[in-house]
Amino acid sequence: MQHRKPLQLESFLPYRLSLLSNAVSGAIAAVYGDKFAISMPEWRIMMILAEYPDISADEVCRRTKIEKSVVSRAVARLLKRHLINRDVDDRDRRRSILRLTETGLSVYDEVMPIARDYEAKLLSDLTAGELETFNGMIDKLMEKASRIEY
Amino acid sequence: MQHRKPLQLESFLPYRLSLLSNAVSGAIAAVYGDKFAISMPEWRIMMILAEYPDISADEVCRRTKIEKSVVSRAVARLLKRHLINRDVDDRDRRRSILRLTETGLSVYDEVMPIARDYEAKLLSDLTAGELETFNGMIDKLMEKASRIEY
DNA sequence: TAATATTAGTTGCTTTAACAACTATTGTCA
DNA sequence: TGACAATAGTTGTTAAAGCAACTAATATTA
Repeated sequence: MQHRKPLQLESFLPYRLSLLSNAVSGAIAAVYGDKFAISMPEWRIMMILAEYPDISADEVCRRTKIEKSVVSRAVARLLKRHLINRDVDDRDRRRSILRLTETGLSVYDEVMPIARDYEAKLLSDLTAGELETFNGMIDKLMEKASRIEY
Repeated sequence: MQHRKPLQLESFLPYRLSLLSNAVSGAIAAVYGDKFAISMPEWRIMMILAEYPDISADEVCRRTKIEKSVVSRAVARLLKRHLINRDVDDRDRRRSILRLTETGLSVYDEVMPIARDYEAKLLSDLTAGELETFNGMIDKLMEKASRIEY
């Protein structure tokens, strides 16, 4: 008998989170992807560099959780397109120092408002209190997820 | 001047959702991946077929939001490993009828409790009320995400 | 200081996702 | 009915992710 107690895949949290995350990230990716041919990791790196200029690729990895070879190639591509600059850190010459160029900033300044606007629209049905609750839960779950072991 | 008003990437919802979803899905993927060499789309398909036996590949796509070529190849692999069966739908011979085999069910029955257990642990710090709230918000956001246009 | 370990970043390789083009079957409409 | 459109599923191709192996620089320890 193929009958199982209702799994309710639709109510399975990992699955629901995945659908939501894909829907949301995908909508924004369509913006910078179509307009500027920028990939998701590239965009994430640009966002991080807008917020934390002059950090190393390694710190980009730590902050974005993007795998280092992906960062390396994304950085190479952003360099080639002159969207970021790279210097060598003189105190540790293994380290790079990355930062958006003026061009990179202008792209960022064009895309970011759209992303913010999307986020605002997305959240417009939630009250401030609900949003706070929601964010608190995400934090809790992130924290918990990092602790669970088998 | 590279100074931008704090973006707080860490508080940017799409980004936060992506991190959480990756953490959660990744933890479970490690289980079925390590134990049975099953990929994420394969596992999703198995979950859907456990809940809805005898549906077509097309319906799998609709329910899982997995792209049809990915489903096609995942189905091929699951067939080869005898984890699912495929028949032709006689009322519409383009359609397939997919279902877990006994082997597939046994794999499912071994993995699913672990996945459920993980989910339970993950959610163990939330009260029933909080969980309900959280789920409600995910639904709201999914709904909203599907409506926003540019 | 010399030997070894660690770290930052790059590159090679394999697997997979995404998109388009294709085949086969069914549906629609003149 | 016959022509054309739509649908289910497969396959080819390209680009990207993930992992391991590698190089170069720095840190550690004897």
